[in-house]
Order: sequence, then C-alpha cells, then structure tokens
Amino acid sequence: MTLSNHIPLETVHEVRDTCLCLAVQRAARVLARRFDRAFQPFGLTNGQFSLMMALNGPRSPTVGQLAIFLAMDRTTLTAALKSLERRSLVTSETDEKDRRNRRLQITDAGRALLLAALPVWRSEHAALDAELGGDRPDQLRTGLRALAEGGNAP
Amino acid sequence: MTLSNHIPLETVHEVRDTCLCLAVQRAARVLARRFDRAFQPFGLTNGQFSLMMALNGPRSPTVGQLAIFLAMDRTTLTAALKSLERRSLVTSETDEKDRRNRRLQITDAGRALLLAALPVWRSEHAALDAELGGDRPDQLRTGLRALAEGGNAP
DNA sequence: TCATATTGAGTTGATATCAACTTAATTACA
DNA sequence: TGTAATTAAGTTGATATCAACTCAATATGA
Repeated sequence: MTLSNHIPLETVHEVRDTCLCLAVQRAARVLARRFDRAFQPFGLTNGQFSLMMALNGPRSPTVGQLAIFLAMDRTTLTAALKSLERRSLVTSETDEKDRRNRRLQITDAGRALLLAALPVWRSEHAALDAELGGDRPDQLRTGLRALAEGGNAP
Repeated sequence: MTLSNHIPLETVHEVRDTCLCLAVQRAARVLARRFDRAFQPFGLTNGQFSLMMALNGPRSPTVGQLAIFLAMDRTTLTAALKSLERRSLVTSETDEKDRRNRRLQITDAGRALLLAALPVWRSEHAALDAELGGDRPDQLRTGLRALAEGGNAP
C-alpha cells in the first residue's frame, strides 16, 4: 500500500457510520430477506406483495403511476409484471382513452393469494415493530418517507 | 371483482402507510439511484463504493466477513467481486492459515478511484443531510442500524 | 393539417439479489 | 487416525435493478 493514496481509517469509519445510503441498503436487504421468507409459503416476494396490494385501490393504475408509487424504475416494473401476469395474478389492458397507457388490475386469484398472505404480513410486521420497540417504528416511517419523497422520479 | 375476496381499502392503506419493508425498499431505490448517478463519472455504483471503502480497514476481510458487514448474501458478494476483480480494483488471495478463506484487498488503483469519488460522496451526503434537516438523519441512522442488526445473518 | 415535441411503455445489456445445491478445507470425536 | 459434522466459498437459476435506447400514441404550434 502506497502512502500517497492511503485512506485514513477515520474516513473509512465516517462512511461506515454516517452513510445513509449504505445504512438503507443494509436494512433493505435484511427486511427483504425476512419478508421474502415469510411469504415463501405463498410463492410471493415482499415486492410482489406490495405491488399486488397497491392494485387494490379504487382506480386501475398505469405502469408509470405504479412505478412512481413504488419509487421504482418503470422498466423494472415491466419485468416484475411479466412474471405476475404469467401466473395470472395480475392482468393489464390498454386504456382506450389514451392508448399509450396500460391499466393494471389484480385478478381474483391474485386477490385470494394476497388475502391468504395478509395474516402473515400482520404477524411478521407486529413482531418487527415489537423488536424495534418504542418510537423507533414511527420515527423510521417518518424518515423513510422523507427519503423516498426526496426523489422518487427515476 | 367478487365481494367474497375483496380487500378493504382500509387494509390497503394500512400496508401502504405502515409497512416498514415497503418503506425501506422505496427509500433504498431512491438513494441507490441518487448515489449511483453521483458516482457515475467514476464508473462506480453506490454498492461498489461501500464495498471498496470497507476494504480500507487494518485487516483483510474474508468474503463471509464482508458479506455480514454489508448484510448481503455471500453469493451476491461473490458476483459483485467478480466485476471489481476484472477491473483490477480489488484482488483476493487464499488465506494460507485456513485455505477455505479468501482474503480481499483493495488495489492501489481501487484506492485512487475511491479517493477521487470521496469528495462527491461528501457533498452528496451533506446535501442529503440538509434536505432531511434537524434530527432526522440521526434518527434514521439509529433506526436503520436496529433494523440491520435485527437479522444480518443471511 | 402536418411536422415536431412530449409522453407512456418496452427492449437490451449489465449488475444485484438470494435460494438451493455443490465442493473443498477444517474440526470434532469416536 | 479416520470418519462425520461443520464451515467457507462457489455455481445455477430466477427475479430485481436501472441506464440507454427504441417505438408508438398523443399533444402542440405553425
């Protein structure tokens, strides 16, 4: 190691201890694994659960609208939808008012699967809240919302 | 839509507003994009920046140790290392004391690239801290650490 | 109306993610 | 010592992620 381009340990620790990007990626991996495993008996991932839940609103969202809601790149969503459509859990149809739009719907089978997974989400999430304890869950929700809203336009 | 398996809007909103997993995934995507773009001039992603920074400690970590630190699956890390080794930013060698272990090192070229990217990390992160304002950055760090420590064993 | 700009969505290519499984080295204990 | 259990790491296959680019439909303005 040349001294000329050495990086002081202080700096290494600064990044490790303060970088919100690193902290969020770590937490995201831990929670993704945790909920993926919880939903595994239903053949769902945490992302598929969130996606399908978002299709239960009063309006049929477009790909773009759903991508913004999930703070996800549109093209990532296109790929994710492919496997859900293949499994007939979600369908889509061209919006006849504006044929550029694709309106997404959850199917009865999708809704049934989601309903079956819901109690698992509730208990897993209650356990998580309890583990964090006190104000932390709400503080996290507030902070994470601010992070996501700070730039959910891919 | 059959009424028999309808999901009440209340439930949809409950998941949308309280699910920490969804909130973390959203924030993770937003921050990953933000830092990926900031590091783009250096040909680095946020993950590569964090990974390489972690190789600047006093000890040469093994694949497994680094995976635990990043709360990442070991096999994901194997794949990530492949492209960094191909670019000669990172090297590895078998630990002769225990030949199952692979010890990872950052190269001079890797350290130079990291040093060049460091000011960008500092300014981007300072901007982020400022956008969040007040206690939020520290509250987030505390909460995210608790989330990650709650289960960083893949 | 017609040409241009804008918008919504998809494809391609690269990397990221993890489960399930395999291989190799070491440790434990009979 | 020798065999079984454990540990570290890798491979394969599926999905996730996004940048760069393309295509089609709609909107805008001369």
